[in-house]
Parts: sequence; structure tokens; C-alpha cells
Amino acid sequence: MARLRSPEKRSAILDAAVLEIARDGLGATTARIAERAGVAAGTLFTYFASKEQLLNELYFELKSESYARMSVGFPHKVSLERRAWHIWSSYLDWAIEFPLKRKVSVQLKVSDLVTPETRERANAQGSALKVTIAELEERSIGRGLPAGFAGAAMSAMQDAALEFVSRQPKRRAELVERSFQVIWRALK
Amino acid sequence: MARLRSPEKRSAILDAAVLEIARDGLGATTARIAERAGVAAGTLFTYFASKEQLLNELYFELKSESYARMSVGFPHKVSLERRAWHIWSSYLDWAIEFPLKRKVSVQLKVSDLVTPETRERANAQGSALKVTIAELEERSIGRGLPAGFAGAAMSAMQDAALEFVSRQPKRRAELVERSFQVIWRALK
Amino acid sequence: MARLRSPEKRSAILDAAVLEIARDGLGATTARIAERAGVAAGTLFTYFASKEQLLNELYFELKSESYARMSVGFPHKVSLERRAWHIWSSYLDWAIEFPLKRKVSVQLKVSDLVTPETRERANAQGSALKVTIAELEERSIGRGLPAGFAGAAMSAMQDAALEFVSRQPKRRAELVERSFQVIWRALK
Amino acid sequence: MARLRSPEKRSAILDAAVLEIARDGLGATTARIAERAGVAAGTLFTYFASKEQLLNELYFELKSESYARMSVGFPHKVSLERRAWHIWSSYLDWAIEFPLKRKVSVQLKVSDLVTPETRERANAQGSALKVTIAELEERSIGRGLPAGFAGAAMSAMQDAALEFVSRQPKRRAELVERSFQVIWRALK
DNA sequence: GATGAATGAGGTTTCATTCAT
DNA sequence: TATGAATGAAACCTCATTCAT
Repeated sequence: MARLRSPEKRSAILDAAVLEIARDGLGATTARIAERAGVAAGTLFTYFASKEQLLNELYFELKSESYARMSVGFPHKVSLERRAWHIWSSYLDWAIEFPLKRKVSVQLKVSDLVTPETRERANAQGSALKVTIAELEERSIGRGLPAGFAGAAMSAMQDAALEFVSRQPKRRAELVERSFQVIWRALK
Repeated sequence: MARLRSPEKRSAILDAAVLEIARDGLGATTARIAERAGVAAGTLFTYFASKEQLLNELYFELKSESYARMSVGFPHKVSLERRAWHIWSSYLDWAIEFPLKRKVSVQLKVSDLVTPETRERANAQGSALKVTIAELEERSIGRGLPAGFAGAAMSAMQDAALEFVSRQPKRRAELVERSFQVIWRALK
Repeated sequence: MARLRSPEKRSAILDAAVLEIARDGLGATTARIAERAGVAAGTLFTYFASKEQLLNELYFELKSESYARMSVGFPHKVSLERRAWHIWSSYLDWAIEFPLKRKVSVQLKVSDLVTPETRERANAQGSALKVTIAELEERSIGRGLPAGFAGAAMSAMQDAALEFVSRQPKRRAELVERSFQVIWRALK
Repeated sequence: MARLRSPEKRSAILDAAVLEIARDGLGATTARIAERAGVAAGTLFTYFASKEQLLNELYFELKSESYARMSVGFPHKVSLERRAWHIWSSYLDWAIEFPLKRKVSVQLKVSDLVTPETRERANAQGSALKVTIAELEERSIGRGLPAGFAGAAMSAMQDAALEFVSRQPKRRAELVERSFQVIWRALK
């Protein structure tokens, strides 16, 4: 119930959780997570009050991490297409580099263990991208689609693209680009 | 002759599983599933050898059902766009009508409990749609995208669309149509 | 609860029980026994009221069978040593010929599932051998050993001998004879 | 440091197992064993990975204990007969003193739950007795009996003797001695 | 704070037995 | 009588969480 005596230990637990959940699903045990993190079973609970809380924090961290990646070097002053491309490619880079993190992120997203509050906190992280997303949204709305649809569509299409990149890693650069062309044609 | 294994009981168990998994995730207990199905705890195991097998069969059934819905009244001889529209709208109709079934289907898809064999068997069900999908595929391939990408993209975009339909049920018809326009523009 | 519509079926169940118990111990399931016997699970219970009763009857049958083997061709009018040798060798012949039956018989003997009544009924079968045993007993008693000791000692030594015969089947005849010499020297 | 695994608790579980198995056979439940040992059901599994393992360790401990008893005060430098007598009487003392332990030991020996590895480990304990046993063996081998037979014969005869001691406890000392005379006459 | 043994509710699955067919 | 699906108690074992050390 206390907090953060050692940030390294906290990170170790979260990293271990990714590996264990990737292997065993959300049923991954706290005991195994702790063991892989190199801490005792009980220690886990000094950093996270419960397994559910651990899972929520993990979701938040993963989302934060991917948003951070998209924000790095974000080109604020270029054309909408160039900015969309930045989002598209930098997210895919992250997802390709850390496939387990992405896998776990998806599992958590789909599950009911992650609370609405956590989802909201997580989404709030992407502030750097908001202007760009907003511009895309306006176009969508202009076509009668609800707010948020453009972002959801991009995200969905990225999931599809990732499937194929993971099967043909050598065509990675090409696939990332071509798939962007598809979504861009859809949204522009 | 003794009592025969009844298809109704099997269905009751599968239906109950949908409700319980929708509420509790894949951790839903066999005891509760059995109870909701109106059978004894042990009876569940005369119909499904294990919980894992139950889950696999459930995935298969849900996929079959959605494919069946798309196949009903499929217009084999109309334009590609009209056929794509049929698939688009009939799947969304099913998903909107049975939101829990779709939710559970997604949970199962993401999980590792569903074996590759089951996934393959399930996919093999959609034969009626193959010609149409194949035509869409050809276009994708023409643009340097791998086989299967068009189908995956449609499926991903449908997931996105569903989010919004569930939030604004009254705009259902409109949203289904507009979102089709988006994906069609992307793939055509 | 009824009885013996078909003696063949009864035998088939008992035979199947031997095989299953030899493999799985007394925890062998009635379902598997029935299956191996070629009858339905429920049928077993028209021949034996309960698993416990089946086990008791099985013990009785196995004992009867081994006693029967010892009684066949029993030489009533020869020397005590020759009669003891008949008992010794004919029992070992049976045990060597049906190792699973002997194994199961031992498991049952040691267990508490077999009631005193069954044990008594079973022992009562060996009437043909009584005169011989009685003569051996007298000698034992003469030496201050209690009634029954000679029989028990023979039986115990046979168990020991069987271990070795099963490991070196080729020396069977020799081992049977030598071990008899050992016990005979002890009891004569 | 956390609580350490306590040898007392381990012993308590093994002791409880003896009592429960003596009463209910190998089907004795882990829950009851734990309860009688005064620990929670789950605790049993921090000391023994599974019921099967518990049973194997129990067999080993019981064998060790009886070997230990035979080794105490073992007279290495007296005649073979005197040494054999020591083994004979000290084992019977142990078996008479702890009839349930002996009963359970027999049940385990007969069952297939005890692995060959455990049996071997258990037998390896009796090293102090090896010289004596070896001398007895030589005599047996001299008479054409296989190695190990003398030990098996003694053991078998002890089982027989125990039956009678348990029925007539008052004649204990006498029966132990007389039965030794029987086996000694057989083996000398 | 860190540890890991202890807890005990609860999970999946088995199985002897019953009973509708 | 024979069948085998149905039953539900109970078995073994797991695991999130607590707490003595």
C-alpha cells in the first residue's frame, strides 16, 4: 500500500508482467510475475495494491509508452498528411519493436479489468497528437461520421497492418507505407 | 436405449457461456456456466471434454454464426461494391444484434486458448464470401499489399465502426453506410 | 440389484476389473471397467450393487481360483512333503500364469475394502488342502508357534519367491524347487 | 526474512498421513490429512508438490525409520546368527510399536504410486545391515537362489509373524523368538 | 521495506451411482 | 434388462493476498 521505495523494482514488475501475460494471458499469476521480476511474492503488493491495480497501471504505462513514441520528433508544422504519416509510422515502429507489449496492451484493452477511469487517463496522454487528430476528425465529421471515428479507424487499420508485418518482417518498410496509403485514401 | 445427448442442452451451455464470459471474461467459471444453462456442473463435461474445448467450440460456433449471417441472401452476381456492401452490412447487423456474442468472439480471438486448428476450421466456414474477398484481395495485391490484407482491413474497420454504433444506436443505419464509404474508398 | 441374467457378462466385468485394477490400482473406475467388459456403465450395477461389492466378489473369485488350482490333482495319500510340494508348486504355477490376478489379489488383501466376512468366505474355499495344512500346523504348534503360522509362512515365502521368478522367468522351475527346499527346511 | 519452512510442520503432515491412510487407504484425502496435521489445506502443498509426492516421501520416511531402528546398537562383530537375530527382533519391535506405520508402509509398497526411484532411495538407507544381509545372501546363492532372496524371505516371514503377534500380544516375546528359529533354520 | 510461508476460498474435473428411455 | 446421460459431492490443486519474521 505504500509507494515507490524503488522505481526500478516497480519497473521490473511491470516488465515481468508483460512477459508473463504475453505467455499466459490475464490469468498470469502474481507469483510468477514477482519471481520473474526478481522480487518476493509479497513485495509485489507493496508496489501494487492488487492484481487488478497492477493490470490497470500496466495498461496505462503501455499506452503512455506508445504515445511517447509518437510524440518524439512530432512535426507540428507540416502538412496534415505528413503529420498523419508520422503518427502512423512511429506507432507501428513501436508495435513492431515490442510485439509483446502490444499484444498485452490489446488483451488488456479488450478485458473488463481495465476501468473506464484508466482508459480515460491513458487516452489523455496523447495530447501532442491532438491537433492532428482533430483535423482528421473534422474531415470525418464533415462526412457525417462521429467524433473519434478517424482515430479509431486508424488504430483498427494499424492492427491489421501489424498482422502482416509480423508475418513478413522483411517487407516491413514497404508494408508500413502501403498500408498508410490505404488509410489515407480512406480518410483524406 | 438411454437418454440421448440433446443438442438443446449443448446449445444452452454455449449460450450460457456467452453470457458469463461477457460478464466475467474468460475466467468465467464452468460451474456458473452450467448453472445458467440449467444443467449440473458435471453435465457440462459430457458435452465438452474441458473448459478449453468448450471455449474453442464456442469460438467456432460464433464465427460460424456470423459467417452464416453474411451468407444469407448473398448477391453473387452484382457489382463488387454491392457484394462488399452486403458483407459489410450483414456482419454489422449481426454484431449489433448480438453485442455479447461479438464481445466474446473478440475476447476469444485475442486469447491463446483458441488453437490455430480452431481458427482455421472457423475461417474455412466463410466459403460463400471467398469470391468477393478474393476480388478485393486482387486489388490490394495490385497495390503491393499482401494477400489477406483487404479482409483484415475490413474486419478491423468494422470493429471501429461498432464502437460508435453502440454509442449512438439511433444513427445506426447512417453510421453503417458512412463507414462503408470510408473503407470502400480505401480499398477500391 | 438383481442377479446374473448373464453369467458371461458377470465374468467379463470381473476380468475387466483385474486388468484395470492392475493398471490403476483400486482407484480404477467403474466406467473403465464396464467399458473394457463391453457393457454400459449402468449395467455393471445390475451385477454388483456397488463398487465395494464388486471388489469383494473379485477377491473371493481370485482366491477361489487359486484354491481350485491347488486342489486339482491333489495327492491325498502321499507323504506330507509331497503334498506340501503340490500346494507350493501349483499355487506358484497359478500366480506365474496370471500375474495380474495375483497382483490384484494382493492389493485387495492389503486394503480395508475387503470385509472380514469376505476374507472368511474366501479362506473357507481351501477345504481340500486342510488336512495337509493341519499336519503342518501340528508341527508348528509342537514348536510353540500358533495355529495358522505354517500356512501364513508358506504364503509369505511364496510372495517372496514370485518376485524373483518374475525377474528371471527362465529359471522358473529351478527357483520354484529351491525355494520350496528353503521353506520345507524351515517347517519340517 | 520471512517465516521459514518448519520441519515440525512437515513431520506433522507425514504423521497425519499415516493415520488417515491407515483408516481410509491410499484414497485418504489431502484435505483430511492437512486438517489432522493442523495446517490449512493449501499448506500441505508447500511441503509436498502433490499428493503423489507426499506418498513417495512418506514411503521413504517409513523405510528410513525402520532401517534406523535396525541400525541402532547393531552388533557388528558377533556371529551371523546373532546379527540376523538383531535385525529380526529390532524390525519386529518397530513394527509392533507402530502398527499403523507398518500397515501404511505395506500399502504403499504394493501400490504403483511409489516410483522405482523412491524404492531404490529407500533401500539404499539400509547400509548398516548390508554386510549381514550379504553373508546371508552368499549362503542362499550357494544353494542356487538368486541374490536378494534371503532378505526377501526374511521380510516375508516377518509379515507373517506380525499377523500373529498382533493377535496375541501377550506372547510377543516368545513368538518373535520362535519365528526367528523358523527362518534361521530355513536360511542357515 | 522485504520476504516467502501460510491461508482457504474457489476452480476444474472425476466418478460412483441413478434413472429416463 | 440394458443403456449412457445426468447428477453433484468431493477430490486435488492454485493463487491472490496476508502477516510473522
